[in-house]
Amino acid sequence: MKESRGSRRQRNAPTISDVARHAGVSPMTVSRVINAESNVRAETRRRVQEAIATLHYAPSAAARTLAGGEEFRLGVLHTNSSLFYFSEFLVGCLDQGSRQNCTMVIEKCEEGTELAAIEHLLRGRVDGVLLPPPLGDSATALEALRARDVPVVAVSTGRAPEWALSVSIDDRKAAYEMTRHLGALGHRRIGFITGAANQTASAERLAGYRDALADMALAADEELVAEGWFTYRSGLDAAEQLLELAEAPSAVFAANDDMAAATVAIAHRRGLDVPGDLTVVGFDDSALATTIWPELTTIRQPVSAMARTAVDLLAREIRARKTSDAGLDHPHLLADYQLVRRQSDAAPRRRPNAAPRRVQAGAV
Amino acid sequence: MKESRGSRRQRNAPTISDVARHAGVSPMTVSRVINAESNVRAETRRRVQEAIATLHYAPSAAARTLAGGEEFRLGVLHTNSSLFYFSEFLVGCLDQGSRQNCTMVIEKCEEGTELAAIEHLLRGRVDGVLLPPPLGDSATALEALRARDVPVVAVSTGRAPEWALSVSIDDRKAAYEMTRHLGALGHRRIGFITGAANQTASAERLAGYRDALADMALAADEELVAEGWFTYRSGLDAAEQLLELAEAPSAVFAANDDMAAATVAIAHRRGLDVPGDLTVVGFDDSALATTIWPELTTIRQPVSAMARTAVDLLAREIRARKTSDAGLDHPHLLADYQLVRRQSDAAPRRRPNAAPRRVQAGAV
DNA sequence: CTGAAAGCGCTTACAG
DNA sequence: CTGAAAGCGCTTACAG
Repeated sequence: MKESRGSRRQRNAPTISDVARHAGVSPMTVSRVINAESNVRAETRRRVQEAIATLHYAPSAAARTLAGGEEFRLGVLHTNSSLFYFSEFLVGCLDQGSRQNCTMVIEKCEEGTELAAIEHLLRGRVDGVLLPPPLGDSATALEALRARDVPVVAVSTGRAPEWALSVSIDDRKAAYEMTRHLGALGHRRIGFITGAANQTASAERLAGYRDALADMALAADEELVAEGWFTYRSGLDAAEQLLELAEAPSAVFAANDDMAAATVAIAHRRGLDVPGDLTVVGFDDSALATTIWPELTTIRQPVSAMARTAVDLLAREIRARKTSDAGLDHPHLLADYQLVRRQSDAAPRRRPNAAPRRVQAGAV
Repeated sequence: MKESRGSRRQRNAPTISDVARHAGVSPMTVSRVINAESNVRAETRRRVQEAIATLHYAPSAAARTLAGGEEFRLGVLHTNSSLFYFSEFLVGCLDQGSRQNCTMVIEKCEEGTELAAIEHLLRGRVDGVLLPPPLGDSATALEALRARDVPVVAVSTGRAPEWALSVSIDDRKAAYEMTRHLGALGHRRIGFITGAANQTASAERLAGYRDALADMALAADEELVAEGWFTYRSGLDAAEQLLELAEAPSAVFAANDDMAAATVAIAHRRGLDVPGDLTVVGFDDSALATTIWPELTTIRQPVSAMARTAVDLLAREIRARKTSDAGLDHPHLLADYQLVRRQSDAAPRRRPNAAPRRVQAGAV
């Protein structure tokens, strides 16, 4: 029943050698793949990653520390970000952190207490700091961190400071695509609900919407743009405002899913069918997008993958600084987004003129 | 600036060999002293301890785990649980896991693929398995795990199998309290939307609702109970059904927040104000509860704390089995829940008779 | 781009 | 009661 006699093997976990054997390479190569070192052939890397996946391999933190001795502490500063976003973000951080032997130190701050929170984090000796929204746009936080010369990654900001690291999607391009999608469906009056003014991603998304309108030669009335600040509450008011317009839009593009969900609620309150009478699309693909009905067509932002990348980037930067190498090659990373089509969009009921495009079977 | 040539030594900390040399014994003897083993002569022990003190020696945790080897792998099997629940659950698992040197292996299954998923997990050599809802109630999964003699913790089930470990809240008592709360507000006709029939927590919550109705001597018409299965979609239908009743309820208690949110949506669609015209309360306190408007009064289930406890429990069990100690003392833990009052409940518009109770300032 | 060797600091399993 | 040997799972430093 027990182990064979001599074996010291206590745990059942697969080791780096198991993976190596499985992939037909040396342990050293596996080590390189785990640590995301660049000098491994793509094909080899793929084989190793496959072996890792099928074996459910996870490196032993103990062995890594003992052997390499590299062990970072990364701070995550956050403040009332959407719970949807933040939990996905955290899962990514924790996951990558355990892979790279980074301990994550979570610190929450309120509006105005950023400085104290940063102070606390630094006293706890973190080697770098992650800034999920909206902190990546906070001048206060950014300044303070820069003054202390601490490596920083801003995640999901529209425009990251030059000196910091960042991981984002191309918000402008994504919003552009979504708006074009709406146009292709046959919509001529497309409303937009903006995000919070203090986040650079908001401006990017708005710009993308405007670019598309211009390219499609559609009306860009100012009244078609309603101000929101990313919360469900603000979406309620903004949607109300848009639907009360003399010439109401046939489609509303909200800068995030919370506000899109609010728009659906307002439409329902007014007896409008979505998407029959009104098309509503969001942005982020948060859990909310697939919880409500109809499920939201939206832009998928791969939050946890971005978080993983952010941790990786930060660890590299810290390492680079230690060896006083030059800085990183690509400090500003762009992650892939995706337009995911679900049940909340359709061609407008009465298409003005325009040739009929792909008309979708009405949902609900 | 760099290390001296040959040395791999990164830290400056004294090692067990330094102590041994200093005390004039072998490292093995030092190890014995550190671990308080009995078979060391008093005089030898004294010398070692002195060396430890003067060198400020502290054993390396990493080396000990590596050599001694307590490091578990815990599997998390999940299947379309609410994203809200699952991400909070995962955060708790990961956090506690890193504290206790447990690696979490996540495996997703679909309806019908439980067995294959378990097979895969075991091939991945996990030492124990966590079962978040609805898997803690899956006979298939439970049987398979039991047959393989793998330690299991079921989380958030209404009734865990005797042989397994479990962490839950008292669903029945919580539902009872919520229903009493509604009664205290002055509601006389209280509707209930059930959870999925295949989850034991659903029956518990329903039972709690009925207990309270009985204790308050309120009508327990069968028509007041509508069937849901925890999804927003099902909540939409159930709420519709309840509000179409000839004698509609003045309050609806949904067995989770998703369905409560759906009920709010239906109420709005019918021009009803919440909580002015209809009180709606939920269960779980998921992120959704504070996203929509009005924010939901609900039962807070401390999911991530429960996950932490579950990991801890499982680790103890695995350890106990290894040393073939007796099983754990308290294999079935009850976590504390909390009724959190927000904006979705109020006294009914026209209280039938009943003395007026604490009337709340109407929200929105 | 890939691998063989040595070693991180400790403990288990044996042998005296 | 004490010690010499081997090995935990990984990484660094070299070598090709």
